[in-house]
Amino acid sequence: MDAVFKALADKTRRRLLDRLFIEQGQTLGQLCDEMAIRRQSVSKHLSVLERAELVSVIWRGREKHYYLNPMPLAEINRRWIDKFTQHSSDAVLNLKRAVEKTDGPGRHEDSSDDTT
Amino acid sequence: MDAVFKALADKTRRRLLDRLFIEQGQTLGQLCDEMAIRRQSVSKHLSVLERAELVSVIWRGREKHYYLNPMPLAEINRRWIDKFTQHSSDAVLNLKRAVEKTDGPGRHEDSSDDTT
DNA sequence: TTGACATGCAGCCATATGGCTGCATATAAT
DNA sequence: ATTATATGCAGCCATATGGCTGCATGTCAA
Repeated sequence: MDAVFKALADKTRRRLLDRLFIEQGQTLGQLCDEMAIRRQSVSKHLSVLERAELVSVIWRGREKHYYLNPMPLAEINRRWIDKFTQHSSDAVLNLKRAVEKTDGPGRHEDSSDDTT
Repeated sequence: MDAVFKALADKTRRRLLDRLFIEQGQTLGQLCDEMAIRRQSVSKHLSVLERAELVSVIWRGREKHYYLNPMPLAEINRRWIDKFTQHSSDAVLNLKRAVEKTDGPGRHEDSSDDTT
C-alpha cells in the first residue's frame, strides 16, 4: 500500500502509467521514446511501478513488455479514498459549523486561505 | 494534483488524515499526541497537506484547528483511478492474451513474477 | 504586566530520490 | 562466429525529504 502511494508520487511514473493505459504491452524501449530521460532512469521508474505491482511484466525474447495492473488502484480506491469522499457532505457541514463557531475570541482573519 | 500525490506518499501524513477523519477540528497539539515525532515535524507534514488542500485550517485564538477536505481525493478518483479501474476486465484480458502469445521464441521462464 | 502555552520559522543533518555514466549480459540478426 | 540490439546492474552526484534543535512570536491567564 505504501509502495503504491510512493510509486504514484512521481510525475514521470504517472506518465508511464498513462502511456501504458493508451497502449499496453509496450517494451522498455518504446516507453523511452518521447521521454526526456535516459533508458536507465525509465527502467528504474518501471521497477518502482513493478514493486508496487502497478505494472506486470512479460519477457518476450530480449524484450520486456509492460502491462497495467489496475488492482492496486482499485484497492486504494476501496480502502482509502472512498472512506473520505463518502462522507464528504458531512465534512463540509462540519467545516461550516466550525467556521460559524469561530467568530468567538481571538483572531480569525486568515481563515480559509486555501489559495496557498 | 502533483502536490496531492506527493502529500499522500508519506505514511505519517496518511495517518494524520486518518486521525482527522475520526475527529475533525483537532489542533496541532492534539494531533501531536500519540505521534512519535516532534511538534515541528507534525506541523511540517500538516503544511504539506495544507498546500495540497487536503486539509483546511481555522484559527481559533492561538489554536490552529485542522479539517479534512475530501475534494482533492474525489478529484484524483475521478480523473485518475476510475480511468484505470473501469476497464480492468479489458486489461486482464489483454494480459492473458499476451501471456498466451508469449510461448514463442526466447526465454519466458520468469514471466508473471509479481511476488517481487 | 508578566508568565505560561500554542504555534511559527530558520537552520542542521542523515537518508532517500532521481538523474546520469560505464560496463555486463542475453538475445537476435548477419 | 561475430556484430547489433535490448536490457540489467553498479556507482556517482545533486537535490529533496523528513527528522531534529533553538529561538521568535502571538495569545491567554494571573
